[in-house]
Amino acid sequence: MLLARKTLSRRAPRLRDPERTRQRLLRAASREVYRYGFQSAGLDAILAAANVTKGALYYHFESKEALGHAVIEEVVAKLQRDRWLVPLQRSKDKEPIDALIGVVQAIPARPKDVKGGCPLVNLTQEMSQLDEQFRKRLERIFHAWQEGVAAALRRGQHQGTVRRDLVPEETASLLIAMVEGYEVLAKNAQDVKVWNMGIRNIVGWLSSLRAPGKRRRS
Amino acid sequence: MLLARKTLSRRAPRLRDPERTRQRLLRAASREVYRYGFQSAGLDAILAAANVTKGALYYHFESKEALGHAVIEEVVAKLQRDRWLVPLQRSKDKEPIDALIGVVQAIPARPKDVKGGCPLVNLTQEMSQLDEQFRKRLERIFHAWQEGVAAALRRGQHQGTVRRDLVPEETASLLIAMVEGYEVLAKNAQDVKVWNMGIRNIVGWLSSLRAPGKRRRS
DNA sequence: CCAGCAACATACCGACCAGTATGTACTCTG
DNA sequence: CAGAGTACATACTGGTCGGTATGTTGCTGG
Repeated sequence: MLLARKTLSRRAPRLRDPERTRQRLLRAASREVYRYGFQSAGLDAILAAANVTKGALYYHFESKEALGHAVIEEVVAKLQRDRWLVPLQRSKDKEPIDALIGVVQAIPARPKDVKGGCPLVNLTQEMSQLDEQFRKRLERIFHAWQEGVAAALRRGQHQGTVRRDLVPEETASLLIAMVEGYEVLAKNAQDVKVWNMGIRNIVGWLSSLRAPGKRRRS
Repeated sequence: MLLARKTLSRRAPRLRDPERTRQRLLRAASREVYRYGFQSAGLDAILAAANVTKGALYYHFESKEALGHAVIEEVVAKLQRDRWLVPLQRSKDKEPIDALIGVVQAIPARPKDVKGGCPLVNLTQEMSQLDEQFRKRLERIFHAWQEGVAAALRRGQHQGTVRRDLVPEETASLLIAMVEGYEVLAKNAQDVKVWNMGIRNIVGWLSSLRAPGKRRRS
């Protein structure tokens, strides 16, 4: 019955798989935190969702805070990279403004995403004032985000497709503020329509950043 | 010793003053909720800050939720009215764009305000998804806010000082999103400089809403 | 094949916390 | 000025939650 086990490296249903357990915990924790916030997230609920016991949790993480830190660094940060930095990196063939418009429009707009809001905003609102450890980790993500957008804008300025009168870092922060702001409005309304309206307005504003004159090639 | 008491209606140091007690509770509760969020706000902490006992609390409010609702309707809503609607109403002599710029610049920028963030955003992020009662109350405030700004923009369009190509409601929502978004960024940074930069950018954007042509009188 | 450590599992603890039961003192009305 | 109801005060409860102590089992190197 268990003869097929062997040591086939992958897919062998080992009963002990610490890395897998850790990932299950991170996954369950990020969901619970996303939904209820860090402070109100219950360890017991996380354990139940991950199908893991308390002993396993405290083997992998030394406290609830440590678990929260790992969620930020490994789940939230990755999410932000995948949605913004990677796409921006990959679309260096396109004009930066078009790339940014594409990225903004690609932000998930399913009801559950809109109703849950942006994980980054959720955690910032709850924790930045209360816990410096959380704040620093979140700030790194914001900074990378802003830097990524600013880099794209700078590239556009060099190639002449983006207005030269704007400061890339500040314009980047304004874009981020708009996105986060609309996430808040849409979360409050619990309505996808609000989010879609926000995207339209943001895209319109992004278009206004193009350098004047130079007609774009169709 | 207590002869001066009488029934002088006002300022008589009565030992029982239910309305005053209620206000003390609302005040203490709003501070505690502002700082820790609704769910993490402790009743005991609120009671201690208000110098009131639990019996008094449950005489005036039937539950923690009811207290939260009252905070939103009586404290947060009033704050928003005083900062946005009233100033916009009172400055009908000015051009709407100038009025809006004035209002935005008048938002408190003390360290404690920046570090605490916007009460409306705080509560929305925490509660809109979890409790429909909270959500509806917060939505009313957002709606009044947006309507107030939109009305100002419409007025500007009629008098010819605001661009006619923009939709007042949508532009209003974009302004609100920018303000809230920068509140989030500044709260994360815990830095007044971020907020001031945000205000500059928002003011710059507001200026771009002026109708072209017509030179403004100095 | 077995020793020993890694990777859990279970039971339990004290703190906290919203809410309540009940008692009491102030205040107003008649 | 008395009684009744308002406006509290105090003590207590049941439940939850993060954390821990301790036991147990799977796994791996020698």
